[in-house]
Order: sequence, then C-alpha cells, then structure tokens
Amino acid sequence: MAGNAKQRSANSKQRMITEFRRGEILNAARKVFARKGFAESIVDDIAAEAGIAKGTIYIYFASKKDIYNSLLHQDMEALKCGMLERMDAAPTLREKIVEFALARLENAETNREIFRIMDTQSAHISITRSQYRDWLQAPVAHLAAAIEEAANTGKVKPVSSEKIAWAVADLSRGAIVRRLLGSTDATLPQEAAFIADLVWSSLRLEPQ
Amino acid sequence: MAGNAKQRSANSKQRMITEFRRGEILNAARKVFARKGFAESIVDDIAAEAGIAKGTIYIYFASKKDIYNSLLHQDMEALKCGMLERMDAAPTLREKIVEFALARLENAETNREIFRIMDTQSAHISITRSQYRDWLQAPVAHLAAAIEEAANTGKVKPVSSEKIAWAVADLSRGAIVRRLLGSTDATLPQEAAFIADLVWSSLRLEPQ
Amino acid sequence: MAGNAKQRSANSKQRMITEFRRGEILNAARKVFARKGFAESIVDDIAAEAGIAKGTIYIYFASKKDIYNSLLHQDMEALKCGMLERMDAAPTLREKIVEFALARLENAETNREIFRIMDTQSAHISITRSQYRDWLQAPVAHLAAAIEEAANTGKVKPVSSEKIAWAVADLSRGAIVRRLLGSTDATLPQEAAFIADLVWSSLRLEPQ
Amino acid sequence: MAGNAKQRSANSKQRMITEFRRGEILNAARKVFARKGFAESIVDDIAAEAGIAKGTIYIYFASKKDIYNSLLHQDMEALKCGMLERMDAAPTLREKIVEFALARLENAETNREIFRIMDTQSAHISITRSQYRDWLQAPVAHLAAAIEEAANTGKVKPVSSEKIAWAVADLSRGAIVRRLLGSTDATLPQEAAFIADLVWSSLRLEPQ
DNA sequence: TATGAATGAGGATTCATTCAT
DNA sequence: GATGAATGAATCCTCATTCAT
Repeated sequence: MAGNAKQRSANSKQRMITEFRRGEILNAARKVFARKGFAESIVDDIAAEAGIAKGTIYIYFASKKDIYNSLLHQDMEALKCGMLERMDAAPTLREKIVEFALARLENAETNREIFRIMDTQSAHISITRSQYRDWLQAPVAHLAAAIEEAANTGKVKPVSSEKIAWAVADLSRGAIVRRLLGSTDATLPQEAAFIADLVWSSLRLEPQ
Repeated sequence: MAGNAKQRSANSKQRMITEFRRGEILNAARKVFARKGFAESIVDDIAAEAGIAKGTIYIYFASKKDIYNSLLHQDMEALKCGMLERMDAAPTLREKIVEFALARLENAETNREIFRIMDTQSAHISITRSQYRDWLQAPVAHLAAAIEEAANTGKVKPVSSEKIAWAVADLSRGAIVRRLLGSTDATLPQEAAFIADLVWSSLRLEPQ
Repeated sequence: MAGNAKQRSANSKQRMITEFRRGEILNAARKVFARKGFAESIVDDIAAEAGIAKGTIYIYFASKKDIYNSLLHQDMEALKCGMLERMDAAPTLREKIVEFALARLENAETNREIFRIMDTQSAHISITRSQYRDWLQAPVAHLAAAIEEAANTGKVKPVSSEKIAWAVADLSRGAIVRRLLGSTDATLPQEAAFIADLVWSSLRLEPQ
Repeated sequence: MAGNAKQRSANSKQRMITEFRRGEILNAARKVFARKGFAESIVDDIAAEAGIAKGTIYIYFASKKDIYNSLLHQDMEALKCGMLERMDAAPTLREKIVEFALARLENAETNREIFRIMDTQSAHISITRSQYRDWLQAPVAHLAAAIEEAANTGKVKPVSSEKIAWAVADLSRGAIVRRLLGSTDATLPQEAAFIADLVWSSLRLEPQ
C-alpha cells in the first residue's frame, strides 16, 4: 500500500516532469516554427533552442509533425478559452464584440509567433485549414448566440447572427495582419472599437 | 532581307513557344503547389503534372523557387487588374464595393488553387507576407479613393476611408475561406451583398 | 566516270569541310579545357566558344571524351614532330639538347593551354598517364640515340644515355611549370642553356 | 569537480574519436581520389570505401571539396616535414641531395595514391597548381640554402643554388613518374644516386 | 532518461546526349 | 547538315529518425 502510494506519487511526479519537458520543447518549437515555418525549421534548431539533445525530443514527441500539431492544439485551446471567458465577463453585446476583437488582437500582439503559425502554417496539420477554423468556431458561435439573444429581446435588429459574428472574426484577423506588417498605428482598443462600430451600424435599431 | 524576316519571324515564334511552355509548367505548378504547398511539392511532381521531363523545367525556370515566384506574380497581377477594372466599370460606390468583393470571390471560386497559394504560402517570396499585402494594396487604395470621393461630395458619411476599404477586403477574404471549407451555401452575389450591406451601414447618411 | 570523278571530288571537298569543322571545335575545346579542366568544362561552353550549336558537335565527335582525346592526340603529335625536327636540324649533341629543351619550352610558352591539358589532365584519356609519356618517348629516344652515338664516337663520357635524355625532359618540364607560375624571369634560351649546362657537366670528358 | 574531470576526459575522448573518424574517411577518400580523380570520384564511393553511410561523411566534412582539401593538406604537410627532417639529419651536402630525392621517391613509392593526387589533381584547391608548388617550396628552399652554404665555404662551385635545388626536385619527380609507369627497374637508392651524381657534376670543384 | 553519432531516403539541380524539325 | 529543345541519369547534400551507450 505504502509502495503503491509511493508508486502513485512517483508516477504523478513523473508525469509532471514529462509535462514540463514537453512544455519546454513546445516553447522552443514555437519560436523556431514562427521564425521559419514548418518545412524550414529543423529539429536540431528546436533542440538547440530548448537546450537539450535532439534525441531527447523523440522521447517526448513522436515526430516533428507531432510537435507541430501539439503546439498548434495547445495555443489554439488557450486562445479559445481566453476569448470565451472574456466574452462571458462582458455584460452587454457591444462589449462582448469589443472583447472578442480585443482578446484576439491582444493575443496576437503579445505572441506574434502563435498568430503566424496559426494563420499561415496550419496547412501542415491536415489537408485543409479546417482545424484552424474549428477553434474559431467556438468563440464565433458564442458571439453569434449573444447576438441572437439580443435580437430576440429586441435590443438589436434581427440579423443573420452567425454571419455577423464571422464578420467580427474576419475584421479582427485583418487588423492583426496589418499590425504585424506595421502598416498601422492605432492602439489595440481603437482597432477593436472600429470593428465594433462597423458591425454595430448593422445591428443597432434605427433611431426613431 | 528575306532571311532577316524569316529570322525575325522564327524568333517571334520561338518566343511564343517559350511562353507557351512556361505557361504549361506554371499551370502544372499551380495545381501541385495548391495541393501540397511549396515545401512539400517536389519538382518531379510538377514535371509529371506538366507531362514533361524534370530537366525541361530547368530550361524555362532557374529553380523551384523561381517557378513559385513567377506563378505568384502572374496570378496576383491578374487578379489585381481584374479587380481594378471591375471597380472602374461600376458607376456607384455601392456597386464598386460589390464589385470588389465579387471579383475577389469569383476569382477564388474559379481558381481555388490560386487563392490557397496566395493566402497561405506567399511567405516564400520574401520573409513576410508583405508581397501578398502589396498586391491587395492597389485595389484597396482604389476603393478607398472612391469612398473618399463619395464622402467629399457628401454622398456618404465622412469616415476613415482606408480602414473601411480594408474592411471590405477582410470580409471578402473571410467569406472565401468559409466557402472553400464548404461551410456556407450562400451564392456569390449574396455574399458580396452581405459585405456591401454591412459596410454600407457605416457609410450611409443618417436617414432624416 | 565523270560522275565518279565528281563524286570523288565532292567527297574530298566534304572531307575537307569536315576536317575544318573538327579543327574549329578542337580549337574551341582547347581554350575551354585549358581554362576549366575536363570535368568542369561543359559541352555548351565549347559550342559557344566555337560559335555553333551544341548538337553540331555531336556530328563531328562521338562524345565529350572523344573531343578531349582527339585534342590531346593532335597537340601531342604536333609537339612531338616539332621536337624531332628541331633536334635533327641541330648539328652537335650540345645543340640537340638545347633544341629539345627549347622546343618544349617555346611550345608551352606559346600555347599554355596545351601544356596545361597535357600535363595535368591526361588522366582522362586512359587510366594512367601513359599516353602522355608515350609521345615524349619518341623525342627522348631520339635524344638518347644521339647521346649514345656521341659516347660511341668518344665525344662524351659513356653514360646511361636514356636516363640522361629523360633528365633533360624532366628539367624542361620543371622549368615550364615554374614559368607558368610566374616564379622565374629567365629568358627561354637561358633556361635551355641552364639545362644543357647541367647535363653537359655529366657528359663532357674530363679536362686533361 | 569529478564531473568536470569526467567531462574533460569525455571531451578529449570525443575529440579522439572524431579525429579517428576523420582519418578513416580521409584514408578512404585517398584511395578513391587516386583511382578516379576529384571530379569522377563520387561521395557514395568514399562512404562505401570507408564502410560508413554517406550522411556520416557530412558530419565530419562540410563538402566533397573539403575532404579533398583536408586530404591534400595533410599529406603535403607530412611529406614536407619528412623531407626537411631527413635533409637535416644528413651531414654533407651530397647526402642532403640524396636524402631529398630519396625521401620523395620513397614517399611516392609507399603511397602512390598521394603522389597521383598531389601531382595531377591539386588544381582543385585553388585555380593553379601553385599550392602544390608551395609545399615543395620549403624543402627546395632548404636544399638551396645548404647548397649556398657549401658554395660560400668553398666546398662546391658557386652556382645558382635555387635553380640547382629545383633541378633536384624536377629530376626526382620525373623518376617517380617513370617508376609508377613501371618503365624502370632501378632501385630507389640507385635512382637517388643518379640524380645526385648528375647534379653533383655541376657542383663539384674542378679536379686540379 | 538523455545523448548525439549514424543512417539513408529524398530532393534539387546539372549536363551529356539524343532527335525531331 | 545544323539546330537547340527535351531528356533523365547522375550526384551532392539535407535532415528526420533511430539506437547504442
């Protein structure tokens, strides 16, 4: 029993170490992949960036592609959760829209690498970019539901809520790309406000 | 003299054949690149797709990257010109917006390969995706100018014309991506109309 | 009969043209091979240098190696004949030695390309450099015979005539190489005189 | 501390293994290059000869040319040092000359491959064969200095010491080539003696 | 577990040679 | 005969993955 407990404890410690190592490798991989893309990134570079031997990587990941997929999955999940939480925390629809855009913008700003990988390189996970779309699906659906509700309660015009929600996503993505290229000097809240304003024009009830 | 004429004629014919071959290779390359992306595409596949020997490719292009760049340049140029022309042909601002979106949508629909390459793979021309943005720049600037003019003549609200123009571009791109993923069943004109409507809400003068 | 004559004449003219073309190609090849060596020389370069199309070369030569062999053979023959003639024209043994060295030196000086090819690249004709040695054999044997005769008639010491003759060849070759490398400023006759002097010390009868 | 020592020891062992592997590859390369020359030798052959995989070669050498250069440098250096040492060990000028020739002859005899490469293929290091000449320069200069000194102390005739020294080099090379072609049956010492005798005729003071 | 040397399949590019015009 | 476009075998080098230590 004591042995079992020790065992269990050892296992759990083991698992923690394993997770820690995977995280280190993923962090290294993120930098490298963002810098060079999937094909140009070589495993040696990731190992060097992580400060470990190349062989060690294959203890924690099955293949280079596996690293890539894990990384993408991890980062996409994190962003998705963040967006959902922030939208939930916002009281009004207007603010939910702003939060949607802002969450995405801030995430991309803070972690340009993630955006670069998610936006341009996801062709490597599967044939299509469907995975990339998949994770956006949840926040967008969440926003669409909020719009729907506002429409139902007569707070905004009855519109194609899903299409509007996707529009917010599209506009956010465009803003990020332009920021990454340096061709804008607006603040993040200004960008989000612009997006929300634009969409709001379509939603708000005609002034009597 | 006759000889000279013959020579000249031969040269011109030669040039045509050369252009034809380059075109064939480019067409084959477009399919392969769209299918697998730059890095995963191998020259043998392009040759096979074009129905010629691998060595032949190197008569017409200096390298794999050269094929890629040529292809991208050609297609981007074509799309740009098409968009500019269609906008010019449209009489009103509202219609210009619709034409902008429609031109892009139709082009992507007709030639999914091109869109895929231009949207996700242009990292190979230069370090950033700036080139990709570059060619969009022209149509967007064109649209922005039209908005500006409409604003100046009091036909629409005074707005940040460039931001609005980019919004149209962003919304168009989003619509295309969703169509390519099959997650929509709207017609092209419906998509364009939705985009134009959305943007127009922001532009139209408040109804008295 | 008249037809036959015409035929023969045509054939002979044909042969002349063929020989002329082969010569042109060989001249072009000499320049290219001397510049880059066999392996680095490409047939396109030879064709360009000769001002003809690549395909034309294969009408006159079976292969790149064939060009090389023909060139080597031609130039080696020419040098061999020149050396033999000049030795024959020299009245005394001393002068024959000088002529041997001088002929070789002058040939290499006038036509550095030939020397370079013959001396360093003949590995490509056959496995060994025996061919290269082969053509030297005749002049050396000729010189050896002259030494032998002088020894027999008591004009010089009785020596290993063949070894002495090869010594003259070796010294000549060394002088040429150093000249081509620019590490000497002696005139050709001075070089030849030095070689002859050196060898003559071994040959001349002891002063009473 | 123990760890440090272990580390250092491991490093030193590592370096030894690395040197060993490089040596193995160089030995394999020597055989292949001597057999076929630089251009005709293919990396697969070197790998096969060394009994390792092709990729392994690129762990120890940057390129095929790097292997070549390393090989040439190593062997040239070894021969040069050997010649200098043997000349230093010889007490008299006559014996120094013999040792110069003998060292070169024996080296070429023992290691025909090296000679072949150094003599005919060194064009690959740089444009000219100057490198090849360079390493000979040192032994020749050494011999020239010895001749000079003997002349100054009245032991031999005052002569162009450098030219005489190069003559010894030229004659040695010629002897080697002829031996490699099998066209001689003299022993090595006999060859060296012949060379020394020939040169000595020019150097020795006239018998009174 | 960690390491990094070894592997070898894979891919871009070159160029001698052929052949239809 | 002359041409030069087309061919594809040949070759260098890379790098993901394995495995002995």
